[in-house]
Amino acid sequence: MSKTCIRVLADPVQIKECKESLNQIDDQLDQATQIFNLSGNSMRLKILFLLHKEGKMCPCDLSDILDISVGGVSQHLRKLKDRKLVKDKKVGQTVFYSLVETNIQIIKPVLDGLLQQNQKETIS
Amino acid sequence: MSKTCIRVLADPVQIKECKESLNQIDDQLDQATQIFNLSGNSMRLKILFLLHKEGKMCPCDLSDILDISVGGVSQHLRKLKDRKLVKDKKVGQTVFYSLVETNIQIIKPVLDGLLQQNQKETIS
DNA sequence: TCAGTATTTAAGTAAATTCTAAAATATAAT
DNA sequence: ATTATATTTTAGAATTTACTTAAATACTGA
Repeated sequence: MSKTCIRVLADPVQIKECKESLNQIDDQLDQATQIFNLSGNSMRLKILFLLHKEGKMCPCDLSDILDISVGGVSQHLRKLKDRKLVKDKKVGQTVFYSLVETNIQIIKPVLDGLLQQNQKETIS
Repeated sequence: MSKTCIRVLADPVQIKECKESLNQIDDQLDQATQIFNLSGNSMRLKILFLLHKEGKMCPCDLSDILDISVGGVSQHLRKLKDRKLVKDKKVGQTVFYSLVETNIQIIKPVLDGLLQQNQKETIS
C-alpha cells in the first residue's frame, strides 16, 4: 500500500484509541461479520427464514422452493452448519435441517419480523 | 438447471405455501439481505462501529485506523451511502460521514453490544 | 443383492468483490 | 495563480462466491 493520507487536522489520540478499540473487540467483530455475511445472501436468508417458519426442512424441499439445484442448497447448508447456525438430523434417507437457536440470536429479531409480516399479509 | 429432486414423501401443500410466503415478503427479504450483506464485511462493519462510537469520521482517518487505502475506504463508504446507511457532510475539504439512525435499526443492537463490550474491556 | 431415492462432494465456470495505484475533482491557503 | 490537502473515481488484478452438472456416498426396500 502507498502512504496513507494523514490529515493535518487529524486527532492522533482519537485515531490511536480507535485502533485499540478495534483490537479489543476483534473476536466479537469477527463473529458478527461472519453471521452477517452468511445472512447477507438471499438464498441463505430465505433458508434461515424457512427453517424459522417451518421448524425443519430437507435439502430437496428447499431446492424445490428456492428453485436452485440440490447441490447448490447443500453447499449453502454446509456453510450455515460450519458456522453452527443450523444443525442436521438424519431420518431414513432424508436429512432435516433446523436452526441452532442460541447461535442465531443476532438475526432472530429480523426472522421474527419477517414471519410477522408474512402472517399479517396472509390474513389480509 | 437439471430436474430438481422431488421427494416421494414431500408435502406439496407445505412447499406451495412456502413459495407463496417468500413471494409475499420478497421486498422485506431483499432489504434485510442488502443490509446484512453490507454489514457482513469486516471493513464495513468496523466503519459502522466506528461511526457509532465516534459519531462522525472522515475517509482519511478511517483509512489510517483500518489500514487500507483511502480509495478503498471511499468505495466502502459509497456502498453504505448508496443504501443510505450513512450520510456525509462536507466541512472545508474534509467529508464527515455518520450513521443514518433510522436505516441501521436491524444492526443497531449489534453495534450497541460491541460498544458495550468495548467499554467494559476499557475499564478492566 | 440390486434398483431407486436423498444427499454430499467435486470440478468447472461466470460473475462479483475487494483491494491498490493512479488520475481526476474540489477546496483551501499563500 | 499555484501549491497542497482531501476525497472520489477509474482501471486493473487477485480472490472469492455461487451456481450447475456429474460423480460419489449412503440409506431403503423389493
